[in-house]
Amino acid sequence: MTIVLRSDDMRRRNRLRIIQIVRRGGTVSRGEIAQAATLSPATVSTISSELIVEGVLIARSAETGPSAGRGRPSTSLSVNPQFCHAVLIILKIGAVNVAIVDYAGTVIAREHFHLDMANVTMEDFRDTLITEIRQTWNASGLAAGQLARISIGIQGTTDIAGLRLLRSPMTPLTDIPVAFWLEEEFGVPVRLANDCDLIARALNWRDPERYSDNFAAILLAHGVGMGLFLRGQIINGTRSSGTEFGHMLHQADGALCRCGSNGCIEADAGDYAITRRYRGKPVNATPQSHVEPVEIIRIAEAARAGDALAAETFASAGRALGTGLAGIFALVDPFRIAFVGHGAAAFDLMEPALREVLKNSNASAASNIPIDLYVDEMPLVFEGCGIGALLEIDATQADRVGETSKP
Amino acid sequence: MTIVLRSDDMRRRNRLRIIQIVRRGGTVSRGEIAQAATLSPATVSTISSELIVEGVLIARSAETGPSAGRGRPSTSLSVNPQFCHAVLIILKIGAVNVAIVDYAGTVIAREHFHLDMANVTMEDFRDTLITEIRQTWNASGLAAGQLARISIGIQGTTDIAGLRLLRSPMTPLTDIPVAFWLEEEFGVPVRLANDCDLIARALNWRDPERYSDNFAAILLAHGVGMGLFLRGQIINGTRSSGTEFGHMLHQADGALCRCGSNGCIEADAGDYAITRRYRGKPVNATPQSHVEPVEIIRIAEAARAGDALAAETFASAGRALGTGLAGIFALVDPFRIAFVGHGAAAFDLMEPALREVLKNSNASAASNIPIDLYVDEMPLVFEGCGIGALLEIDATQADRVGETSKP
DNA sequence: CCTATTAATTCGAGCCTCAAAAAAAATCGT
DNA sequence: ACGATTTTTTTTGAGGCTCGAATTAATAGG
Repeated sequence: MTIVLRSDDMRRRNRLRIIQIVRRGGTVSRGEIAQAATLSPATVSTISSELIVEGVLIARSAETGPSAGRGRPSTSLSVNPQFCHAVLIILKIGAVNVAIVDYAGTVIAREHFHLDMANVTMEDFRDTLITEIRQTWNASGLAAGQLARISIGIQGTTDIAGLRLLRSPMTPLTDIPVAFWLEEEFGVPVRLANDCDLIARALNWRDPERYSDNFAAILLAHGVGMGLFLRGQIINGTRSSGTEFGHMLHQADGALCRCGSNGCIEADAGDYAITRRYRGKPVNATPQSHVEPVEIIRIAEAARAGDALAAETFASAGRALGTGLAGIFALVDPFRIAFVGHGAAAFDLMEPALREVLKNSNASAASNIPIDLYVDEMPLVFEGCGIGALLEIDATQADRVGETSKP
Repeated sequence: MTIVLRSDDMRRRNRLRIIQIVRRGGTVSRGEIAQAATLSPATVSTISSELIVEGVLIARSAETGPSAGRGRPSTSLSVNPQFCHAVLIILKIGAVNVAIVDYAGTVIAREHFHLDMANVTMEDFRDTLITEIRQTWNASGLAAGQLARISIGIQGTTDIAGLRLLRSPMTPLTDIPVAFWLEEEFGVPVRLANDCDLIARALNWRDPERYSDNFAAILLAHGVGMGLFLRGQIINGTRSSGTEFGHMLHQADGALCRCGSNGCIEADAGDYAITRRYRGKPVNATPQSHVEPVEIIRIAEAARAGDALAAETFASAGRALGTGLAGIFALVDPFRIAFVGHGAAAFDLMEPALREVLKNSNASAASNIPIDLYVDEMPLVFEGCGIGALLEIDATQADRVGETSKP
């Protein structure tokens, strides 16, 4: 009865630790959990049976099959897929992707809608979102109580709490209270996150060896964005989210950027910058509002076929990116970079110039940082959005300590 | 007897919390501690009497004097100055400052030695340091067992653990294992830290309201350095310490920097950059190795008296600083800056240009960030070094839970 | 069918925090 | 002067939590 507020801290943290070990491991025995969490078997036994009663975990008894030797076989624990579900929404230019994942992360449903955010009112946007979520949810046949959370990935910056979409290249609307709308409508926590942050989170989850403490994911698309991990934590603004890497100044009085400034990295490395330069337009020409990814690929092919202007265009992009990175590497030591998005398909053309700039910078050791490429960004954005939602649910559930006795 | 390794986590953290509340408060009653720590009076009573037995805290009984009304008067607790002492060392160009502080932070002794680090061997450096520490310690009359820690502030970068001085503008030596030397000699933990980080730490300690989660201290001296706090934590390299703000590139093919690169912020804003430009030398001229601070002050006075070249020199420095800051503010939202060092005495001359650059950057909201000035950096470096050492000792002491029963 | 072996649970001890009660140490009022 | 009042601190007992050790469960091998 007495709700102890502080001293259950230990139990809360151990609950979370166990949930996350199981989530990462997929199916693990109690003994393995004990080892991974450096807890005693006794404690793991107590907590995990609580979590099973709560429905968070399930024991998949003798599924091991052909047994593994003598002795009592271990029973594997897994996250219970049916515990709850999350709705994921990825807003892209012109499109809304809605997905439903179960508590184990499996995609249950997925819908694609068209939406021209460039020409839409606040009210329409709100109503459209709600309608499309409802439609997807209803089609899935899940009960309303099964919805635990809504997570949204967007291009643009949100407030630090992830409740409002402050501004986005997708729309002239600003300060859109998306999370409030949906929380009111669906009665569950709703959070927005920047797509680049989600990509970084996905990489961190997929391959924690490679993408652990310090790394960045750079999205090369129409614009240039960055998701940055330092010391294992996503770094974003102090008042708003999103590291605006694309808008770091790399050249005074440089090319004209979408944002109205001159000399942003994006203004030399974004899609519109590539086409602008390749078509011989002046660097101050108004940026195109949209470029088909194919065009970039085509220009890359031209460059590889010996087109000097195309080659120089990508080299210029590489220098812009390198200059920006050099600036960051002056503040924190060089780290691994993942280039993501269709621009990554042309990275071979940017790489020499990029590394050359790094080599000539103060942090010349940065010139041989490891770089990985992921051309298709959508799977990563989805995955990051999903894992983010699930980890938040885990934390919520870990907090609900001592509720086993009731139901 | 059974040394519990994990489950004492709670007690350990509460011990630390109490020590730090007392350290910050100076003299606080148990009741006030309970409130500040959101612990019950019972717990505070137990822990604080333990800490008194250990000698960490002392009860200063009825020192309140003329009483404060009815009821049992509260007894104030303070950090016990005699609990232990720390040696602080600040290495400046040509000089070694050694100080001894007691556990309450009071400076007990302070010595100043000359040392030309530019022309010294590893062995000489080691022997000199040890001799000077010994000399200062012996003169203080303290017992050997009273030494708990040695903290060292330096210009330059250290490894992430603060054990080695990787490189410093003060000396051609590199990778100097300073901490190992002194730990071996004195048998206590030794840590090195970058002077700018120490300045930032000092500001954070002095005025946590103003300098809390996100701010930077920028040292304007011969070079330009930065101590950066993000989310309440010092940010420095992932493999080495020190944010090399001064070596961020702000202009491709710009002025020649000490480091050999071109276009570093320092190469337009450091002392040597000011004198170089004011004396009409080309921006590629080899940097002076030392500039008397008075010279900078004199050039500033000339600028204020109407000297156009002097004014432009400082404006140029302001632009360099502004460009660097704009880059950082693209990654994390704008925050408060403290300019420290004799360069801050000329900040009025740099400010318009600096704010102008910020205003024209993508993060134009950054143009009115609050800026504070501290012309004399040494008190801040010392304070930061001292509080850093004491907080580390606190943490060590908090770990020694359950040792009350023995002595 | 019994034994060896490994996994998981149960049990009791030892900490830790907390609320409530008790003790301590002042002032106030008559 | 001295008990009543007030405020702070300590003591006491209860309830949680984790852990080691003992116990129970579940399998393979002979």
